[in-house]
Amino acid sequence: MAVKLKRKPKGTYHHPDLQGALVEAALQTIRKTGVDSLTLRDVGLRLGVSRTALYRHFKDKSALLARLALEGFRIFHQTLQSAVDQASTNKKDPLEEMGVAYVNFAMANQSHYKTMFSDAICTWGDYPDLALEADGAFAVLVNAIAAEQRAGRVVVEDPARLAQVIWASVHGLATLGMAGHLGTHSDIIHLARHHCHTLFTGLRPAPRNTTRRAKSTS
Amino acid sequence: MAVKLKRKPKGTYHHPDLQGALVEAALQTIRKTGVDSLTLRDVGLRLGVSRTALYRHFKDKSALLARLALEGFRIFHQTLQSAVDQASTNKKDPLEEMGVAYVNFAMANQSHYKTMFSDAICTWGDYPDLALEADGAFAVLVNAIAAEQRAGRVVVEDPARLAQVIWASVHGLATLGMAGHLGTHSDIIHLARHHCHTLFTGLRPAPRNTTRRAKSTS
DNA sequence: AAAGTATGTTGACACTGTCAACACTTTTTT
DNA sequence: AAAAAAGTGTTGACAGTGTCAACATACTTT
Repeated sequence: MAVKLKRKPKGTYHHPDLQGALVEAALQTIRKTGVDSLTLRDVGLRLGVSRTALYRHFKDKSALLARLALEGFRIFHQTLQSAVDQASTNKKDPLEEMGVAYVNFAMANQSHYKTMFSDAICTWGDYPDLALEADGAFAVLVNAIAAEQRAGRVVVEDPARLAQVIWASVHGLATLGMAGHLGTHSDIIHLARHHCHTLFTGLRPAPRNTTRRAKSTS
Repeated sequence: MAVKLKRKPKGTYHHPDLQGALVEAALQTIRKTGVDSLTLRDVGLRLGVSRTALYRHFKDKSALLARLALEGFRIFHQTLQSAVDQASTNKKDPLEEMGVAYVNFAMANQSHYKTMFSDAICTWGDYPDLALEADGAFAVLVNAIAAEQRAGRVVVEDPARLAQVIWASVHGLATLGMAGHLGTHSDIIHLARHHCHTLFTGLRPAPRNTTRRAKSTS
Protein backbone atom coordinates (compact mmCIF):
# COMPACT_ATOMS: atom_id res chain seq x y z
CA MET A 1 0.00 0.00 0.00
CA ALA A 2 2.28 2.73 1.29
CA VAL A 3 5.30 3.39 -0.82
CA LYS A 4 7.68 2.69 2.03
CA LEU A 5 6.02 1.43 5.15
CA LYS A 6 8.96 0.97 7.45
CA ARG A 7 7.09 0.93 10.70
CA LYS A 8 5.13 -2.21 11.44
CA PRO A 9 1.93 -2.18 13.59
CA LYS A 10 4.25 -1.56 16.55
CA GLY A 11 4.80 -4.42 18.92
CA THR A 12 4.85 -7.17 16.34
CA TYR A 13 8.49 -6.70 15.46
CA HIS A 14 9.56 -9.33 17.89
CA HIS A 15 7.78 -12.63 17.69
CA PRO A 16 6.85 -14.04 21.13
CA ASP A 17 8.33 -17.46 20.35
CA LEU A 18 9.70 -17.51 16.86
CA GLN A 19 11.93 -20.50 17.49
CA GLY A 20 9.03 -22.73 18.38
CA ALA A 21 6.84 -21.24 15.68
CA LEU A 22 9.51 -21.96 13.09
CA VAL A 23 9.71 -25.58 14.13
CA GLU A 24 5.94 -25.89 14.06
CA ALA A 25 5.62 -24.21 10.67
CA ALA A 26 8.41 -26.28 9.17
CA LEU A 27 6.79 -29.40 10.51
CA GLN A 28 3.47 -28.53 8.92
CA THR A 29 5.19 -27.79 5.64
CA ILE A 30 7.06 -31.07 5.43
CA ARG A 31 3.93 -32.92 6.43
CA LYS A 32 2.10 -31.35 3.52
CA THR A 33 4.72 -31.15 0.80
CA GLY A 34 7.61 -33.35 1.91
CA VAL A 35 11.05 -32.63 3.28
CA ASP A 36 12.71 -31.98 -0.05
CA SER A 37 10.40 -29.11 -0.91
CA LEU A 38 10.93 -27.35 2.38
CA THR A 39 12.27 -23.87 1.77
CA LEU A 40 13.49 -21.42 4.36
CA ARG A 41 11.74 -18.60 2.55
CA ASP A 42 8.44 -20.39 2.71
CA VAL A 43 8.62 -21.23 6.39
CA GLY A 44 9.53 -17.63 7.13
CA LEU A 45 6.88 -15.98 5.03
CA ARG A 46 4.29 -18.40 6.40
CA LEU A 47 4.86 -16.80 9.79
CA GLY A 48 4.72 -13.28 8.40
CA VAL A 49 8.42 -12.98 9.04
CA SER A 50 11.29 -12.39 6.73
CA ARG A 51 13.20 -15.13 4.96
CA THR A 52 16.35 -14.77 7.02
CA ALA A 53 14.81 -14.31 10.46
CA LEU A 54 15.46 -17.99 10.94
CA TYR A 55 19.18 -17.41 11.12
CA ARG A 56 18.84 -15.79 14.54
CA HIS A 57 17.63 -19.12 15.92
CA PHE A 58 19.32 -21.76 13.78
CA LYS A 59 22.79 -21.84 12.33
CA ASP A 60 21.56 -23.01 8.95
CA LYS A 61 18.98 -25.18 7.26
CA SER A 62 20.58 -28.38 8.49
CA ALA A 63 20.27 -27.16 12.06
CA LEU A 64 16.56 -26.62 11.56
CA LEU A 65 16.19 -30.09 10.12
CA ALA A 66 18.16 -31.49 13.02
CA ARG A 67 15.75 -29.80 15.38
CA LEU A 68 12.80 -31.33 13.55
CA ALA A 69 14.51 -34.69 13.79
CA LEU A 70 15.04 -34.17 17.50
CA GLU A 71 11.33 -33.54 18.03
CA GLY A 72 10.67 -36.62 15.95
CA PHE A 73 12.86 -38.82 18.09
CA ARG A 74 11.15 -37.52 21.22
CA ILE A 75 7.72 -38.56 19.97
CA PHE A 76 9.20 -41.73 18.56
CA HIS A 77 10.77 -42.65 21.88
CA GLN A 78 7.44 -42.14 23.62
CA THR A 79 5.58 -44.15 20.99
CA LEU A 80 7.87 -47.14 21.31
CA GLN A 81 7.82 -47.04 25.08
CA SER A 82 4.04 -46.96 25.22
CA ALA A 83 3.93 -49.89 22.80
CA VAL A 84 5.98 -52.08 25.13
CA ASP A 85 3.98 -50.89 28.13
CA GLN A 86 0.70 -51.78 26.49
CA ALA A 87 2.11 -55.12 25.42
CA SER A 88 2.99 -55.99 29.00
CA THR A 89 -0.50 -55.14 30.25
CA ASN A 90 -2.14 -57.05 27.38
CA LYS A 91 0.14 -60.08 27.68
CA LYS A 92 1.43 -59.65 24.16
CA ASP A 93 4.92 -60.01 22.75
CA PRO A 94 6.57 -56.67 23.55
CA LEU A 95 9.12 -56.88 20.76
CA GLU A 96 6.49 -57.68 18.17
CA GLU A 97 4.28 -54.84 19.36
CA MET A 98 7.19 -52.47 19.30
CA GLY A 99 8.14 -53.50 15.80
CA VAL A 100 4.63 -52.88 14.58
CA ALA A 101 4.52 -49.55 16.39
CA TYR A 102 7.81 -48.62 14.76
CA VAL A 103 6.62 -49.23 11.23
CA ASN A 104 3.29 -47.64 11.99
CA PHE A 105 4.97 -44.48 13.22
CA ALA A 106 7.10 -44.24 10.10
CA MET A 107 4.14 -44.77 7.78
CA ALA A 108 1.95 -42.29 9.63
CA ASN A 109 4.68 -39.63 9.78
CA GLN A 110 6.62 -40.28 6.64
CA SER A 111 8.17 -36.87 6.13
CA HIS A 112 9.10 -36.59 9.76
CA TYR A 113 10.64 -40.04 9.79
CA LYS A 114 12.57 -39.29 6.61
CA THR A 115 13.88 -36.14 8.22
CA MET A 116 15.05 -38.12 11.23
CA PHE A 117 17.18 -40.29 8.96
CA SER A 118 17.98 -37.70 6.35
CA ASP A 119 21.45 -37.71 4.87
CA ALA A 120 21.64 -33.98 5.48
CA ILE A 121 21.93 -34.54 9.22
CA CYS A 122 22.98 -38.16 9.19
CA THR A 123 26.26 -37.34 10.87
CA TRP A 124 24.63 -37.19 14.26
CA GLY A 125 27.96 -36.18 15.70
CA ASP A 126 27.30 -32.62 14.56
CA TYR A 127 24.19 -32.50 16.74
CA PRO A 128 24.94 -34.08 20.11
CA ASP A 129 21.46 -33.58 21.56
CA LEU A 130 20.01 -35.27 18.50
CA ALA A 131 22.31 -38.24 18.97
CA LEU A 132 21.32 -38.39 22.61
CA GLU A 133 17.63 -38.44 21.88
CA ALA A 134 18.10 -41.07 19.19
CA ASP A 135 20.06 -43.19 21.62
CA GLY A 136 17.20 -42.85 24.05
CA ALA A 137 14.75 -44.30 21.57
CA PHE A 138 17.20 -47.06 20.74
CA ALA A 139 17.57 -47.85 24.42
CA VAL A 140 13.87 -48.71 24.62
CA LEU A 141 14.52 -51.52 22.18
CA VAL A 142 17.67 -52.69 23.93
CA ASN A 143 15.93 -52.75 27.30
CA ALA A 144 12.97 -54.67 25.93
CA ILE A 145 15.32 -57.24 24.48
CA ALA A 146 17.19 -57.58 27.74
CA ALA A 147 13.89 -58.11 29.56
CA GLU A 148 12.89 -60.82 27.12
CA GLN A 149 16.24 -62.46 27.60
CA ARG A 150 15.74 -62.49 31.38
CA ALA A 151 12.33 -64.06 30.78
CA GLY A 152 14.02 -66.75 28.73
CA ARG A 153 12.15 -65.94 25.57
CA VAL A 154 15.10 -64.61 23.58
CA VAL A 155 18.50 -66.15 23.07
CA VAL A 156 21.23 -64.66 25.22
CA GLU A 157 23.46 -62.65 22.95
CA ASP A 158 24.67 -59.07 23.08
CA PRO A 159 21.38 -57.14 23.37
CA ALA A 160 22.79 -54.14 21.52
CA ARG A 161 23.72 -56.37 18.63
CA LEU A 162 20.30 -57.98 18.55
CA ALA A 163 18.75 -54.55 18.74
CA GLN A 164 20.72 -53.46 15.70
CA VAL A 165 19.37 -56.22 13.50
CA ILE A 166 15.80 -55.76 14.71
CA TRP A 167 16.14 -52.03 14.17
CA ALA A 168 17.49 -52.64 10.68
CA SER A 169 14.59 -54.95 9.87
CA VAL A 170 11.83 -52.55 10.83
CA HIS A 171 13.72 -49.61 9.39
CA GLY A 172 13.94 -51.45 6.10
CA LEU A 173 10.25 -52.23 6.17
CA ALA A 174 9.53 -48.58 6.90
CA THR A 175 11.80 -47.30 4.17
CA LEU A 176 10.56 -49.60 1.45
CA GLY A 177 7.01 -49.11 2.65
CA MET A 178 7.27 -45.36 2.37
CA ALA A 179 8.71 -45.74 -1.10
CA GLY A 180 5.57 -47.63 -2.06
CA HIS A 181 7.30 -50.92 -2.74
CA LEU A 182 5.39 -52.99 -0.21
CA GLY A 183 1.75 -52.17 -0.89
CA THR A 184 -0.70 -50.28 1.23
CA HIS A 185 -0.22 -49.08 4.78
CA SER A 186 -2.17 -52.01 6.19
CA ASP A 187 -0.26 -54.44 3.97
CA ILE A 188 2.92 -53.15 5.49
CA ILE A 189 1.64 -53.41 9.04
CA HIS A 190 0.69 -57.00 8.49
CA LEU A 191 4.03 -57.63 6.89
CA ALA A 192 5.76 -56.09 9.88
CA ARG A 193 3.86 -58.25 12.34
CA HIS A 194 4.53 -61.34 10.32
CA HIS A 195 8.18 -60.49 9.99
CA CYS A 196 8.70 -59.74 13.65
CA HIS A 197 7.02 -63.01 14.51
CA THR A 198 9.35 -64.90 12.21
CA LEU A 199 12.40 -63.11 13.49
CA PHE A 200 11.61 -63.77 17.13
CA THR A 201 10.94 -67.38 16.33
CA GLY A 202 14.49 -67.48 15.03
CA LEU A 203 15.70 -65.73 18.16
CA ARG A 204 14.14 -68.13 20.64
CA PRO A 205 16.60 -70.04 22.76
CA ALA A 206 17.11 -73.54 21.39
CA PRO A 207 15.09 -76.12 23.36
CA ARG A 208 17.09 -78.78 25.22
CA ASN A 209 16.17 -81.83 23.15
CA THR A 210 15.68 -80.95 19.55
CA THR A 211 15.48 -83.19 16.53
CA ARG A 212 18.02 -80.99 14.77
CA ARG A 213 21.61 -81.96 15.47
CA ALA A 214 23.26 -79.43 17.69
CA LYS A 215 26.12 -77.29 16.54
CA SER A 216 29.60 -78.03 17.86
CA THR A 217 29.69 -74.86 19.93
CA SER A 218 27.25 -75.13 22.83
CA MET B 1 42.70 -17.18 -26.38
CA ALA B 2 40.98 -15.75 -29.44
CA VAL B 3 38.49 -13.02 -28.73
CA LYS B 4 35.66 -14.95 -30.28
CA LEU B 5 36.56 -18.44 -31.32
CA LYS B 6 33.31 -19.68 -32.76
CA ARG B 7 34.77 -22.51 -34.74
CA LYS B 8 35.89 -25.50 -32.73
CA PRO B 9 38.79 -27.75 -33.88
CA LYS B 10 36.37 -29.03 -36.53
CA GLY B 11 34.92 -32.46 -35.99
CA THR B 12 34.62 -32.23 -32.24
CA TYR B 13 31.27 -30.49 -32.32
CA HIS B 14 29.43 -33.75 -32.08
CA HIS B 15 30.51 -36.10 -29.35
CA PRO B 16 30.81 -39.72 -30.53
CA ASP B 17 28.74 -41.09 -27.63
CA LEU B 18 27.72 -38.29 -25.36
CA GLN B 19 24.87 -40.27 -23.81
CA GLY B 20 27.16 -42.96 -22.51
CA ALA B 21 29.84 -40.49 -21.55
CA LEU B 22 27.33 -38.51 -19.51
CA VAL B 23 26.30 -41.60 -17.60
CA GLU B 24 29.90 -42.53 -16.97
CA ALA B 25 30.87 -39.03 -15.84
CA ALA B 26 27.84 -38.71 -13.59
CA LEU B 27 28.67 -42.06 -12.07
CA GLN B 28 32.22 -41.02 -11.32
CA THR B 29 30.99 -37.80 -9.78
CA ILE B 30 28.50 -39.40 -7.42
CA ARG B 31 31.08 -41.98 -6.46
CA LYS B 32 33.43 -39.21 -5.47
CA THR B 33 31.16 -36.55 -4.02
CA GLY B 34 27.79 -38.19 -3.45
CA VAL B 35 24.46 -38.01 -5.21
CA ASP B 36 23.29 -34.83 -3.58
CA SER B 37 26.20 -32.80 -4.84
CA LEU B 38 25.77 -33.94 -8.43
CA THR B 39 25.25 -30.94 -10.67
CA LEU B 40 24.37 -30.98 -14.33
CA ARG B 41 26.82 -28.19 -14.99
CA ASP B 42 29.65 -30.17 -13.49
CA VAL B 43 28.95 -33.35 -15.40
CA GLY B 44 28.75 -31.35 -18.61
CA LEU B 45 31.87 -29.31 -18.12
CA ARG B 46 33.76 -32.43 -17.05
CA LEU B 47 33.25 -33.73 -20.58
CA GLY B 48 34.27 -30.45 -22.18
CA VAL B 49 30.69 -29.96 -23.21
CA SER B 50 28.21 -27.26 -22.35
CA ARG B 51 25.95 -27.36 -19.32
CA THR B 52 22.76 -27.95 -21.28
CA ALA B 53 24.04 -30.47 -23.81
CA LEU B 54 22.61 -33.12 -21.51
CA TYR B 55 19.07 -32.09 -22.39
CA ARG B 56 19.42 -33.59 -25.89
CA HIS B 57 19.77 -37.02 -24.30
CA PHE B 58 17.77 -36.84 -21.05
CA LYS B 59 14.50 -35.12 -20.33
CA ASP B 60 15.75 -33.68 -17.06
CA LYS B 61 17.95 -34.41 -14.08
CA SER B 62 15.61 -37.07 -12.75
CA ALA B 63 15.85 -38.93 -16.03
CA LEU B 64 19.62 -38.99 -15.73
CA LEU B 65 19.39 -40.29 -12.17
CA ALA B 66 16.92 -42.91 -13.31
CA ARG B 67 19.41 -44.01 -15.91
CA LEU B 68 22.13 -44.30 -13.29
CA ALA B 69 19.75 -46.32 -11.16
CA LEU B 70 19.01 -48.58 -14.11
CA GLU B 71 22.69 -49.31 -14.56
CA GLY B 72 22.90 -49.93 -10.84
CA PHE B 73 20.12 -52.49 -10.88
CA ARG B 74 21.77 -54.27 -13.78
CA ILE B 75 25.01 -54.73 -11.87
CA PHE B 76 23.05 -55.49 -8.73
CA HIS B 77 21.03 -58.20 -10.47
CA GLN B 78 24.21 -59.80 -11.69
CA THR B 79 25.87 -59.57 -8.28
CA LEU B 80 22.97 -61.29 -6.51
CA GLN B 81 22.72 -63.98 -9.14
CA SER B 82 26.39 -64.81 -8.95
CA ALA B 83 26.10 -64.98 -5.17
CA VAL B 84 23.45 -67.70 -5.32
CA ASP B 85 25.37 -69.50 -8.05
CA GLN B 86 28.54 -69.58 -5.99
CA ALA B 87 26.57 -70.68 -2.95
CA SER B 88 25.20 -73.67 -4.82
CA THR B 89 28.65 -74.77 -5.97
CA ASN B 90 30.11 -74.23 -2.50
CA LYS B 91 27.25 -75.96 -0.69
CA LYS B 92 26.40 -72.84 1.27
CA ASP B 93 23.06 -71.33 2.18
CA PRO B 94 22.07 -69.40 -0.97
CA LEU B 95 19.81 -66.98 0.87
CA GLU B 96 22.43 -66.13 3.43
CA GLU B 97 25.06 -65.63 0.75
CA MET B 98 22.71 -63.43 -1.21
CA GLY B 99 21.91 -61.36 1.83
CA VAL B 100 25.57 -60.78 2.53
CA ALA B 101 26.19 -59.96 -1.12
CA TYR B 102 23.31 -57.49 -0.99
CA VAL B 103 24.68 -55.56 1.95
CA ASN B 104 28.17 -55.75 0.58
CA PHE B 105 27.08 -54.24 -2.71
CA ALA B 106 25.35 -51.38 -0.96
CA MET B 107 28.30 -50.62 1.26
CA ALA B 108 30.78 -50.82 -1.61
CA ASN B 109 28.66 -48.64 -3.91
CA GLN B 110 26.92 -46.35 -1.48
CA SER B 111 26.15 -43.45 -3.77
CA HIS B 112 24.99 -45.74 -6.52
CA TYR B 113 22.77 -47.69 -4.16
CA LYS B 114 21.33 -44.50 -2.74
CA THR B 115 20.55 -43.33 -6.24
CA MET B 116 18.74 -46.59 -6.94
CA PHE B 117 16.43 -45.92 -4.01
CA SER B 118 16.41 -42.15 -4.21
CA ASP B 119 13.16 -40.38 -3.53
CA ALA B 120 13.67 -38.32 -6.67
CA ILE B 121 12.96 -41.36 -8.83
CA CYS B 122 11.18 -43.50 -6.28
CA THR B 123 8.02 -43.50 -8.32
CA TRP B 124 9.32 -46.21 -10.57
CA GLY B 125 6.14 -45.92 -12.58
CA ASP B 126 7.64 -42.90 -14.35
CA TYR B 127 10.49 -45.05 -15.63
CA PRO B 128 9.12 -48.39 -16.83
CA ASP B 129 12.49 -49.83 -17.85
CA LEU B 130 13.83 -49.01 -14.41
CA ALA B 131 10.93 -50.81 -12.76
CA LEU B 132 11.55 -53.78 -15.03
CA GLU B 133 15.21 -54.03 -14.16
CA ALA B 134 14.44 -53.68 -10.44
CA ASP B 135 11.87 -56.44 -10.74
CA GLY B 136 14.52 -58.58 -12.38
CA ALA B 137 16.83 -58.21 -9.40
CA PHE B 138 13.97 -58.91 -7.03
CA ALA B 139 13.10 -62.04 -8.98
CA VAL B 140 16.50 -63.51 -8.16
CA LEU B 141 15.52 -63.42 -4.52
CA VAL B 142 12.04 -64.82 -5.13
CA ASN B 143 13.43 -67.66 -7.20
CA ALA B 144 16.04 -68.52 -4.62
CA ILE B 145 13.34 -68.66 -1.96
CA ALA B 146 11.16 -70.89 -4.08
CA ALA B 147 14.10 -73.22 -4.62
CA GLU B 148 14.73 -73.42 -0.90
CA GLN B 149 11.09 -74.17 -0.35
CA ARG B 150 11.21 -77.04 -2.82
CA ALA B 151 14.26 -78.31 -0.97
CA GLY B 152 12.26 -78.23 2.23
CA ARG B 153 14.54 -75.79 3.96
CA VAL B 154 12.12 -72.86 4.07
CA VAL B 155 8.55 -72.77 5.24
CA VAL B 156 6.00 -72.82 2.44
CA GLU B 157 4.44 -69.39 2.28
CA ASP B 158 4.00 -66.90 -0.53
CA PRO B 159 7.57 -66.54 -1.82
CA ALA B 160 6.97 -62.96 -2.89
CA ARG B 161 5.88 -62.11 0.61
CA LEU B 162 8.88 -63.79 2.15
CA ALA B 163 11.08 -62.01 -0.35
CA GLN B 164 9.65 -58.69 0.74
CA VAL B 165 10.61 -59.16 4.37
CA ILE B 166 14.06 -60.46 3.53
CA TRP B 167 14.54 -57.58 1.15
CA ALA B 168 13.44 -55.16 3.83
CA SER B 169 15.87 -56.66 6.32
CA VAL B 170 18.95 -56.37 4.18
CA HIS B 171 17.84 -53.01 2.82
CA GLY B 172 17.54 -51.76 6.37
CA LEU B 173 20.98 -53.08 7.23
CA ALA B 174 22.37 -51.40 4.14
CA THR B 175 20.66 -48.09 4.85
CA LEU B 176 21.65 -47.86 8.50
CA GLY B 177 25.09 -49.15 7.64
CA MET B 178 25.63 -46.45 5.05
CA ALA B 179 24.46 -43.86 7.58
CA GLY B 180 27.22 -45.03 9.88
CA HIS B 181 24.93 -46.33 12.60
CA LEU B 182 26.14 -49.92 12.57
CA GLY B 183 29.90 -49.63 12.76
CA THR B 184 32.51 -50.45 10.14
CA HIS B 185 31.96 -52.16 6.82
CA SER B 186 33.12 -55.48 8.18
CA ASP B 187 30.98 -55.04 11.30
CA ILE B 188 27.98 -54.68 9.04
CA ILE B 189 28.88 -57.69 6.94
CA HIS B 190 29.11 -59.84 10.03
CA LEU B 191 25.87 -58.39 11.27
CA ALA B 192 24.22 -59.23 7.95
CA ARG B 193 25.41 -62.81 8.05
CA HIS B 194 24.30 -63.21 11.62
CA HIS B 195 20.93 -61.69 10.88
CA CYS B 196 20.26 -63.77 7.81
CA HIS B 197 21.15 -66.86 9.77
CA THR B 198 18.68 -65.93 12.51
CA LEU B 199 15.98 -65.06 10.04
CA PHE B 200 16.28 -68.31 8.14
CA THR B 201 16.25 -70.22 11.38
CA GLY B 202 12.89 -68.63 12.01
CA LEU B 203 11.80 -69.51 8.50
CA ARG B 204 12.59 -73.20 8.74
CA PRO B 205 9.61 -75.50 8.46
CA ALA B 206 8.51 -76.70 11.89
CA PRO B 207 9.75 -80.25 12.59
CA ARG B 208 7.05 -82.88 13.01
CA ASN B 209 7.46 -83.66 16.72
CA THR B 210 8.54 -80.61 18.60
CA THR B 211 8.59 -79.90 22.28
CA ARG B 212 6.78 -76.64 21.66
CA ARG B 213 3.00 -76.99 21.57
CA ALA B 214 1.70 -76.72 18.04
CA LYS B 215 -0.55 -73.91 16.95
CA SER B 216 -4.23 -74.60 16.35
CA THR B 217 -3.96 -74.22 12.59
CA SER B 218 -1.88 -77.31 11.92
C1' DA C 1 18.94 7.73 30.10
C1' DA C 2 22.74 5.29 27.68
C1' DA C 3 24.97 1.44 26.21
C1' DG C 4 24.73 -3.09 24.79
C1' DT C 5 22.65 -7.10 23.15
C1' DA C 6 19.15 -9.76 20.92
C1' DT C 7 16.12 -10.06 17.12
C1' DG C 8 14.20 -8.96 12.44
C1' DT C 9 14.86 -6.80 7.56
C1' DT C 10 16.76 -5.64 3.17
C1' DG C 11 20.01 -6.16 -0.55
C1' DA C 12 23.10 -8.91 -2.66
C1' DC C 13 25.70 -13.05 -4.16
C1' DA C 14 26.75 -17.56 -6.06
C1' DC C 15 24.70 -21.54 -7.45
C1' DT C 16 21.12 -24.55 -9.35
C1' DG C 17 17.76 -26.67 -13.02
C1' DT C 18 15.52 -25.37 -17.00
C1' DC C 19 14.03 -23.16 -21.25
C1' DA C 20 14.16 -20.44 -25.66
C1' DA C 21 16.79 -18.97 -29.44
C1' DC C 22 20.60 -19.70 -32.16
C1' DA C 23 24.64 -22.42 -34.60
C1' DC C 24 26.61 -26.29 -36.43
C1' DT C 25 26.37 -31.07 -38.29
C1' DT C 26 24.29 -35.01 -40.35
C1' DT C 27 20.60 -37.22 -42.76
C1' DT C 28 16.76 -37.31 -45.83
C1' DT C 29 14.13 -35.62 -49.59
C1' DT C 30 13.49 -33.51 -53.92
C1' DA D 1 23.60 -32.08 -56.23
C1' DA D 2 20.76 -28.66 -53.85
C1' DA D 3 17.53 -28.02 -50.43
C1' DA D 4 15.01 -29.21 -46.56
C1' DA D 5 14.69 -31.38 -42.25
C1' DA D 6 16.11 -33.39 -38.26
C1' DG D 7 19.64 -34.09 -34.75
C1' DT D 8 23.06 -32.18 -31.62
C1' DG D 9 25.62 -28.56 -29.00
C1' DT D 10 25.92 -23.43 -27.33
C1' DT D 11 24.73 -19.08 -25.35
C1' DG D 12 21.78 -16.03 -22.73
C1' DA D 13 18.37 -15.67 -19.57
C1' DC D 14 15.14 -16.67 -15.73
C1' DA D 15 13.21 -18.00 -11.31
C1' DG D 16 14.30 -20.20 -7.19
C1' DT D 17 17.51 -21.54 -3.44
C1' DG D 18 20.69 -20.98 0.93
C1' DT D 19 23.54 -17.71 2.90
C1' DC D 20 25.90 -13.52 4.35
C1' DA D 21 26.78 -8.51 5.40
C1' DA D 22 24.88 -4.24 6.67
C1' DC D 23 21.26 -2.00 8.65
C1' DA D 24 16.90 -1.27 11.73
C1' DT D 25 14.27 -2.09 15.62
C1' DA D 26 13.23 -3.86 20.24
C1' DC D 27 14.49 -5.37 24.73
C1' DT D 28 17.98 -5.53 28.89
C1' DT D 29 21.38 -4.06 31.72
C1' DT D 30 23.96 -0.64 33.72
